[in-house]
Amino acid sequence: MRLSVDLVIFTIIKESLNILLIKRGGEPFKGSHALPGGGVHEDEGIEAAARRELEEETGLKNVFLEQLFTFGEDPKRDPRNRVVSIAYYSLVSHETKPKAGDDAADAFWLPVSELSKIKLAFDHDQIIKTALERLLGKIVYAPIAHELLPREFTLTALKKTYETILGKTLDKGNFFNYVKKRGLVVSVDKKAESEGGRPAALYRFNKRVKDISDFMSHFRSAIC
Amino acid sequence: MRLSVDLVIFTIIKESLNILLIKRGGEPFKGSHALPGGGVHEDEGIEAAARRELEEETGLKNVFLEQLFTFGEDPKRDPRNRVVSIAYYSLVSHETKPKAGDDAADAFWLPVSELSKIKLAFDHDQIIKTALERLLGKIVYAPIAHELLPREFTLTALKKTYETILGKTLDKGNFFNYVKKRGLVVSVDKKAESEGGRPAALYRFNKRVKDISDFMSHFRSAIC
DNA sequence: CCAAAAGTGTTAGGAGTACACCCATGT
DNA sequence: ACATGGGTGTACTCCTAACACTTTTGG
Repeated sequence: MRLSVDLVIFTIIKESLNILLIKRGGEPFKGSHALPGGGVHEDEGIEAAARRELEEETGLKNVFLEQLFTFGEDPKRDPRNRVVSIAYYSLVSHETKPKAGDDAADAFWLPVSELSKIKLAFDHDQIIKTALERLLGKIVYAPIAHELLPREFTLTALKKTYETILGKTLDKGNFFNYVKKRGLVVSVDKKAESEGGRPAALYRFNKRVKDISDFMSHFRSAIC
Repeated sequence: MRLSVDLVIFTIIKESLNILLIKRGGEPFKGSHALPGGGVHEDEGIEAAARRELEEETGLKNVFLEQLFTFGEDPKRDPRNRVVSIAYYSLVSHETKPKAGDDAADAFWLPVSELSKIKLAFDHDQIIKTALERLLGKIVYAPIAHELLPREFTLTALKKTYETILGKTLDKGNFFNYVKKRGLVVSVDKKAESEGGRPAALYRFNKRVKDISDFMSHFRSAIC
């Protein structure tokens, strides 16, 4: 019985949602596309293993990483022997270039819209599907979209991030009002460079919100 | 490295939320209270292992069971050797008596309000805390409360279930309207026995809702 | 008839939605 | 001056929340 971690690393590139994939350098599935990941070392925590793999692949520390699901239903999902895989998903800002890890021949970003064109190793298509569902479900009530952006961003960039993930357009006025009234962002009194119009104000995420889960009260009003 | 499953089994007894605990029959933590669970067999899926343990403990099949979280951060959480535990939670109707499993000396229901009075083996207090958070978070947008009730129930019983889990009282009229308008229940044209007043109509859960996740659209309106 | 619990109706306030309008900058 | 994207304000609708009121049973 082996225990491994697999990573679904999301980022936004040119207004589209991307996932980090590798080309497998070893058997099985050599040459196939797959999620980055690897075995959990003895005397290593499972999240620690995920963070280690994440850093190997992207060089990033201290980014958003959350346990997704543990896959181990079919004892034969890995042809070699029984492998139970703990999947994590991560949200990163698109600044760092991916590096190929130990057993990966290559690492690259792929838009989720193009996932259907390729075949993935193991049950990694299922893992990605689960990650997308989680991301889509979580973004509507938890303030995590900013994790995909640089530390300072424009409200339009934040709006486009939501639109990309939700797959629908949002109203500008309502979105701006929402995000300000909830205090999710704080202005940094700087302007972005103009892109053909009035330059946008830059904002930073309001860290207070992360700790206090005051969105929960709003969230609960759904039924109660 | 060993892989095990732990179960947090909830039920409602006399308007209070209960968890199934066992008294450990073997070392380590012999005699301590703990969650039911056990090792995953070779050539067995992890959810299959959880369902096997659940049936050993309660005799129940085909009940609500959902993967909760995988705990394996601290390599020394089990003093014997490295154990990674996949926690599941289950919602059952209080009809079956718990049976003691293989390595359990005793099995019994304990109200969550009394959990603070006892000390649990391993990191099972952490697992229960996670399960309570999930249950509380999920009940407000997913139709799962009925899993804790018999197949036919009164609207007041359903309301009390929500109140028990949420820890606050709900408005009768608004709750009844909500649950009917959403089509979460269907009347079965029977009456419950009177308890000092007008007898209540019996309802059954509307299975259609379970499959179609139309509550999702309502859910998303939170931000979009 | 009265108490107790079931069940319905009414109304005020607030959140979500659509959309019109003004602002600042580059060309 | 005008095109382009940034940003604000307003009116309408629908849901939620609070609560009063009616109905059906047992004693």
